[in-house]
Amino acid sequence: MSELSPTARLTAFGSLSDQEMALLKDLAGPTCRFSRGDAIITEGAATSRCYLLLDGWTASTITLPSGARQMLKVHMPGDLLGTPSLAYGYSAETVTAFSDVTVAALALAPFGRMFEEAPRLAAMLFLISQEERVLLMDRIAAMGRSTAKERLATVFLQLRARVIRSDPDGGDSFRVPLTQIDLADLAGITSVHVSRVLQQLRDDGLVDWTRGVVTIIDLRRLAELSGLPLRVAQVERSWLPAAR
Amino acid sequence: MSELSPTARLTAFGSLSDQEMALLKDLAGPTCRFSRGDAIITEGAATSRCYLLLDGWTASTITLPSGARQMLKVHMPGDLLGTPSLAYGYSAETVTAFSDVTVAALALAPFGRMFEEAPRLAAMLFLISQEERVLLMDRIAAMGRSTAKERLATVFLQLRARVIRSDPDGGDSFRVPLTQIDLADLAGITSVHVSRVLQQLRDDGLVDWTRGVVTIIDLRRLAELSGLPLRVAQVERSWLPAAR
DNA sequence: CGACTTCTTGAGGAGACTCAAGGGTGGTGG
DNA sequence: CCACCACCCTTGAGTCTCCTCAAGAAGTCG
Repeated sequence: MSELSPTARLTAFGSLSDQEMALLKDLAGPTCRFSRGDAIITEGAATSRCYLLLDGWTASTITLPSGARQMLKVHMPGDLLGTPSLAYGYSAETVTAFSDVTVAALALAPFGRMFEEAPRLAAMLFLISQEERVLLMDRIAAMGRSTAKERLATVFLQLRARVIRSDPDGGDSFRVPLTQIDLADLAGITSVHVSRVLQQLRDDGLVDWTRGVVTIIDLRRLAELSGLPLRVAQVERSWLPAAR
Repeated sequence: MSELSPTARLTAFGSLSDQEMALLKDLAGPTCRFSRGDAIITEGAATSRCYLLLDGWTASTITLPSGARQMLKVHMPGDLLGTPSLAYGYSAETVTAFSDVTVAALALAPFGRMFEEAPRLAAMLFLISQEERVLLMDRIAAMGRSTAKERLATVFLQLRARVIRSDPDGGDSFRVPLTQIDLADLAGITSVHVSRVLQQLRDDGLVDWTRGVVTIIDLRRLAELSGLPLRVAQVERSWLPAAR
């Protein structure tokens, strides 16, 4: 949830504002580190905590019995990892580090206390979850009803939206530590086809992609291609509980 | 969130237990009714409330500029409608009535109060949202990485899981007020192809579908085909705030 | 500099789509 | 009570998108 007040930089750390991060880190245990490729959460493992991502990128994936991998989301600092699985006894997703990452573990007990002692923060986390749901809903619409080219457009737009959240002044060219294989896993197509479709997007003057650097060339037309609105989280905050 | 205690029938009303429903209905305004086909929430409209579905079935969909429709979820009594859009100023989805339905409107102010005055209920709603996220994540995995037959299997399994929630003794044959067009919109394929694939599922002895009556014939093999685990929400409730 | 991963490009094939026509089924009104 | 209409479902034929398999080029890291 970005703080949309004029005091802009509260968005600096991504989904959670600095205030909220601080509160959460109070609740959280000591931080720990992972290296590129490490699994932070493993599909099927018992859920005893979630994590607050402090530094680095991670991704959550589901692996089907066939071995096929579907990537669900790319996480950036400020995102919570593993919350969906709180509703189940085991984890539904695997969360892997894309780079060296730092996370803070959030045990269940403090998480529960938060609902009693910090209702405003709880409401914020609720809203963040709703935002995540909309993100997933958009992905479903894209995957169910559009071509590979359109899906990739959606992937780039969602990445852009999230990156801008963390770095509002970053412009429309940014590094993402993903390979075309990862893009394929995100879009639900093969990496071979990603390569071909990227060519088309380049030729059409919409996006450029060079070894992990994305450049959004024509945002308007890219959004048009994607078919989904450029969503801007914008909460009617008047109804939130007062800060304590 | 089903109440998994031995006092079984708390699940009777679907996602929310009777207790929780009662609390929520306290917060809610008067009920209102809609007829089959009515739009309860319209994509793009300003979000000023959400709804608690009391009776009947609804579905939420996203419509792309091309006119293609992707169905995101089928709702049954006890489900909350329109919460994802709380994170945005406008609604991301259209919610339509499948039959005559009754809903209770939940304005934002009481919703906010709930976080202060009923932290346990707030935590439950949080968990329900997490459950919905996992549902969406599974759909994405299905849509990104499996064939039409496998996707339809997933659709049937998710419908079954939700129906059983409301009616634990209902068995594996149940009415769903959907057409093959709706199934197609759910699975992200065309209705023509749904017809063909249903034949195969019948021939394989997995599922039968006759004018809105589903019969799960071989649950185990259907789940195997789908490739996704049969998830059972099962919360570690020890960490939830105490009821007030 | 060699081993590995990633990216590109080609050829052939399969799954799902489009277009189209025909048969059921249920509801409505004459 | 029957005729008509609207919608739903089925089936066929042809097409296109995307996949698979494969081989080679390019970039990366020890």
